[in-house]
Amino acid sequence: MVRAPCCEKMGLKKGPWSPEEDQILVSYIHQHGHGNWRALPKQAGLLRCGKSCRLRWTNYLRPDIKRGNFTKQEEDTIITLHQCLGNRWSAIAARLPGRTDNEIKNVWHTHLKKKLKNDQSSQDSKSHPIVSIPKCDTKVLENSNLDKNVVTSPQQCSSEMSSVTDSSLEKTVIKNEEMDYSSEYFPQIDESFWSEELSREDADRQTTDEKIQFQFPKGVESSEKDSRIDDSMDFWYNLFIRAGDMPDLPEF
DNA sequence: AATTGATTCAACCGCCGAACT
DNA sequence: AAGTTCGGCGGTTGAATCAAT
Repeated sequence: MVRAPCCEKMGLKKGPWSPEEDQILVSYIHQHGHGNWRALPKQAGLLRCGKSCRLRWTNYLRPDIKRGNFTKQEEDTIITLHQCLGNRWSAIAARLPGRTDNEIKNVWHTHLKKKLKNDQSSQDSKSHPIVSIPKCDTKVLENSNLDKNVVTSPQQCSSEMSSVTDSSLEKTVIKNEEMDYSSEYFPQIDESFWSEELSREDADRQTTDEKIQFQFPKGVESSEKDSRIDDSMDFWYNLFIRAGDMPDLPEF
């Protein structure tokens, strides 16, 4: 099935938004909300496609958008999350309140990528990784059904992060040589987990309520699942929150 | 002051998956 | 079950701005 581009319909305006258009969109959404983006421009009297309206609202007009330069802490947070999540800008944005995926993507491409490259080259002689997580058997990953772009288990994250060096993040995020980080041990977490902002308490409650979908290898006793889930949750909690020293993150 | 090349960032495009018909 | 609609995502573009000459 091939779909025509949404703006192909004649008469729809493209390009930068005028202050008048912004005003119309904002006042309409304040009065009626945005139940149906496709129908919105017609009802609001805008010569725009719904997609353009949604983008303008989510990236610029939303009242909770934080404008201005990124702080050092925000930049560090992006770098850290990018090392683990890759180009999953929306997932990164979900952990930076007031920042949009588009903004983060722009900052990454214009500032952080260069910064990381410079820092990395200056650190090459020292060559010590910021993360000291034991690597797992890479064959396990290669043979798994994991989406290469989706981090669903600690060992996948660690195998990517352990090769990264950055002076601004010169710290050990987590180190526990005794832990078993193999995918045989850790359950995989349902991807929807990453799109939600959870507090530690929420995460614990959801774990016990089995609202987060954990996938275990076959043959794992149900009595053992709880402790494995606990270890897994501790891993992510330590990685992103405690050891990351990221006070600007939403309150977990 | 004029020109040119580099950088920034708002906006668009195409694709995908979920929901709906 | 198949087709359609819709919202959301990541990649890319190009106009505006800045810096260097």
